Amino acid sequence: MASESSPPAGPSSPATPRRRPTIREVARRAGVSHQTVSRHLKGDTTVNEQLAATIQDAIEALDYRPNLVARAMRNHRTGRLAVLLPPGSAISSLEILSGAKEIADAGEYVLEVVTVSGSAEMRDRRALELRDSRLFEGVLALTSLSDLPQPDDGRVPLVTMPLYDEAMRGIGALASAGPEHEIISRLAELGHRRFLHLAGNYAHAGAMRRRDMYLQTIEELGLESAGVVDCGWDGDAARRAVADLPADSGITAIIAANDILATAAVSGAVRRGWNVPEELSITGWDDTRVAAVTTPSMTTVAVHHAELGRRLMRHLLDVVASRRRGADDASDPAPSPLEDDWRLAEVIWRESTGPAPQTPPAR
Amino acid sequence: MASESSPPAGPSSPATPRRRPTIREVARRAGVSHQTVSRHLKGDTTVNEQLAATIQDAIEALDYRPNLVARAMRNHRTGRLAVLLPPGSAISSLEILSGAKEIADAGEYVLEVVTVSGSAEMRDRRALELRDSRLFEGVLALTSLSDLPQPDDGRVPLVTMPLYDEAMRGIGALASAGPEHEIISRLAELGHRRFLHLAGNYAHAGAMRRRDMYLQTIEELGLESAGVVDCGWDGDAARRAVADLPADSGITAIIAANDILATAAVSGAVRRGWNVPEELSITGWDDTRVAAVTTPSMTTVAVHHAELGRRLMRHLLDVVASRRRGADDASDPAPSPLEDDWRLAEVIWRESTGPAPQTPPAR
DNA sequence: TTGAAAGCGCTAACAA
DNA sequence: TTGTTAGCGCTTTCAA
Repeated sequence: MASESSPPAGPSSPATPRRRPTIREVARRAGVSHQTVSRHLKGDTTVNEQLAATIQDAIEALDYRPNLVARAMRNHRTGRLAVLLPPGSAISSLEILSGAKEIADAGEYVLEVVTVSGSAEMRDRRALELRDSRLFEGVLALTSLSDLPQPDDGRVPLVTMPLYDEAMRGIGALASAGPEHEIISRLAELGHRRFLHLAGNYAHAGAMRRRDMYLQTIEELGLESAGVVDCGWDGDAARRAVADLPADSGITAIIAANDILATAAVSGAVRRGWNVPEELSITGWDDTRVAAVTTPSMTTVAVHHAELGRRLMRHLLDVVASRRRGADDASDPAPSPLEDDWRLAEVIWRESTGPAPQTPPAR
Repeated sequence: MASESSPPAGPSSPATPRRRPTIREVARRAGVSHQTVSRHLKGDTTVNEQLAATIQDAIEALDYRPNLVARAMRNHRTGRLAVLLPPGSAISSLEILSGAKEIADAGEYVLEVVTVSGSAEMRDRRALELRDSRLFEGVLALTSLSDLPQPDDGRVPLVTMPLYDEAMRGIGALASAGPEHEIISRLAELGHRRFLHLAGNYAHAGAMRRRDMYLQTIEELGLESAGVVDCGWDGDAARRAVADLPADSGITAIIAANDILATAAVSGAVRRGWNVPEELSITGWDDTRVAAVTTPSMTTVAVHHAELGRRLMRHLLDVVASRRRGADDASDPAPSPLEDDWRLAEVIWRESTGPAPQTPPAR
């Protein structure tokens, strides 16, 4: 350690120095104080132009680049935010991320995506570690955390919007099934009376909520349900469910829990010689990119994940900014990101749905 | 600012201290030296059990959590890696990322995804800034960068594997079109002679390469091409292309540049009353999740993005580890991540392809 | 406009 | 087993 600032005399003494240049080496080479170099780096215009040029030369000659860790240690600004996700990588979370990233980029922030796993207690601890690590200016948690205390002692904001449980299954806003109600109501208006639901994997809150919403809406509107088939996101199961339907089931509409099940259901129907939507209406969920071009094109629900990510990130940036301004507790309460009338999800009507057939079942 | 270390006398003097507790406060409260606290934090077992308990109490009482920036400054370990991407978010990049993340997690590393934009020069600069920022122990660049110098002076490794151009369009390994050759060869074996290609947006290297590979293979095998239709990823264009085909075109196989175009092509064929694959074989690319359940299910190409991410990250971790071991230049050259016979992409044969019809065209 | 001194919070090295 | 000292590389005082 002691011999480090002078040329190393060890056996592996190379031509290039083994240590990275610091602001002091730059200063020495430019014949100024390290402080002046610091000012120059900061873009301080009070630095003499001549000197600035000399310093710049030294920087380039030494291939100097600032140590951001040291800088962060002094000025408490890192330009970084952390996003907490549960392990696994549902495509929806990646879309949320890309929306969040977009906003963070615009705010000159860099995002760090951190996976937090383990028990609720461990996740809480990890979240607090990150919040207080001084590596970040803010933390956005998309995992479910306990209601953690947020002391006003210079700690950085931790914004929580639980979207996923520990197994990366959508909860909260993501699991909302409102559009299901809209779909069934509209189909009822089109004359449909008897429905079937192809359910997803109930481990996902969304699948559960869609099933519940299905049953609730059927009851609310006085319609009939021929049942709920648990497909667990398995397309084959959905295809078989339709293939095995009794000819006189009287079903004229199938509500599938996602586009894969819906597409598979179409496949099952077509193989039986049923026309969609003339004899059977089918709906999906997710608005996958293929859904627009299948035969027939699929009525489905688009979930605006990226926009959700944008909103969450905007909210975090608001909070970070207001904290930085030293806003006292109640002064500037950034609004919840989902409070206005924005719709997270939206029904996309396409060819796979139509009026109920005149003569219902018996094919 | 000056009044921070003593109790603030200002108007907003709260009950909670305005400053975060440090290791020294913990030490004071526990009646030990800050060094002992540091040791305890490190899990050093030489610390007296009684003392350890006292220290732990103090930590909890003060709600202390270590400043990772300060720690990194001393020990030069941050446990973080950076991944560089161009702005935008191709779905493939998200898959690569999730594979990379998986490996990073296993190695106790946290990933930071950094977007680098601007000119080639600016991107190079930003990459070097990050490499030398001391915030990361390694950098994985998926963007195209110049051939940057990698001095042996304690700088952290920067591994480059250009997969995307500045506009987030796949290049390099991602744009490889090898499987196209396999598809066409097999279809030729099945008796197909006359082909049509539905091309994507040529701004994407992948679309370009697939078209080139199509033309090259057709020529190589002495087959006929009825042409290349530029669809630019637009499903409607693909559907129209098939819908508008002359009845006597003689085409028995369509090679589409992705699953959307392929699915749309099926739609166009079905609307004309052509059966797929009995009268027309159609292939896609991407193996989207829906491709397995469309009617008919789609022959396509699965690109193993997540595995690519895993391999790249393994490679980076290898390099990081060997550097840390102080490996001199040539000692332990971590192998290139893509050198072995692993196939990035794979043809998935499904129902949309079959033998050429006995009596070719004239429908 | 520039320089000197102090210190951010932590850990490595040494001393006790 | 514990404490003391030094210093990581930078920026913020404050003085010249």
